[in-house]
Amino acid sequence: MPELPEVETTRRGIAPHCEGKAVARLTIRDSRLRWPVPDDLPELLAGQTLRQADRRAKYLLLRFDHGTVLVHLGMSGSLRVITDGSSPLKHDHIELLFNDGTLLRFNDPRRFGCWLWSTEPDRHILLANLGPEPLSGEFSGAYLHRKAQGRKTPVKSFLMDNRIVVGVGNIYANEALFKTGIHPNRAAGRVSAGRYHQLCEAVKETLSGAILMGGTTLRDFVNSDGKPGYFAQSLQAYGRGGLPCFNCQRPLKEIRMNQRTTVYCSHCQR
DNA sequence: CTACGAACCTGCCTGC
DNA sequence: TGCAGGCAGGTTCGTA
Repeated sequence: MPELPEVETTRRGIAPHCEGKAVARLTIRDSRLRWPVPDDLPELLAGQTLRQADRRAKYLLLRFDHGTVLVHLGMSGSLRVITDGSSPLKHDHIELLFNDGTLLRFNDPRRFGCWLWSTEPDRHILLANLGPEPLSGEFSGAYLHRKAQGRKTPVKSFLMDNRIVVGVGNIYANEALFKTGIHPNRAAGRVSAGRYHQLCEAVKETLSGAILMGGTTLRDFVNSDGKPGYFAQSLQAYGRGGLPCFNCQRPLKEIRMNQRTTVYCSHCQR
């Protein structure tokens, strides 16, 4: 579930419930995530106030008085505000209880997510080498074009490289390339400045549009549902292999590139 | 530096 | 029904 819009939606969902509140208790039911959850995290957090819930790439940064918890949702994680007093279920690995009774619950079936502690998150190895945020001014067509000089790697792999730009996952890479008419296998260094400008705009549009639609999810965030409704409707390429291209009606190709499903139109994308 | 494959996990769907 | 196999929205790590 978590592409960047989902993570941002999660951040916006939890922030108003948690910011400014002190931790009553952190409960770790299963510490076996992508990396082990630090054993001393409950002691580290006890009594500390959550000052701000931020996001960098697909990481949530829970900034407390004396340090920051880096939360990643992996491929199957979710973080919910629990208001119905329900009991934890299978894969509910971590609970963060605030002293006013607000409860954050982390669920992650595949355990690809993480909860890590850092006193200097900006210098943390997981964050230090990340490229710019896709919705920032720093991310532009000129930037992409400059970074791509001499690169033979397929433009899709290039776009999904976190050192180039963060937060463009498989779905949005497929969508942005389709919208721009760029073949995913084209060498990154052989895409013109003009087309990188279009690609950059397509990435921004797709991501911010999905965040806006995530707002629908946001409203019932405290309820149990949480499934994003925007997926099936707005996707033009991803998940449509073999189906007619919305531009030319020819069937879309589906291949694997770097072990990721890649969908494109061999007529419209060059 | 770049590029590629393997690895970390569970759940779900397909086909025999 | 059961079971093997493949696949999944992410990211790091090791090796060439």
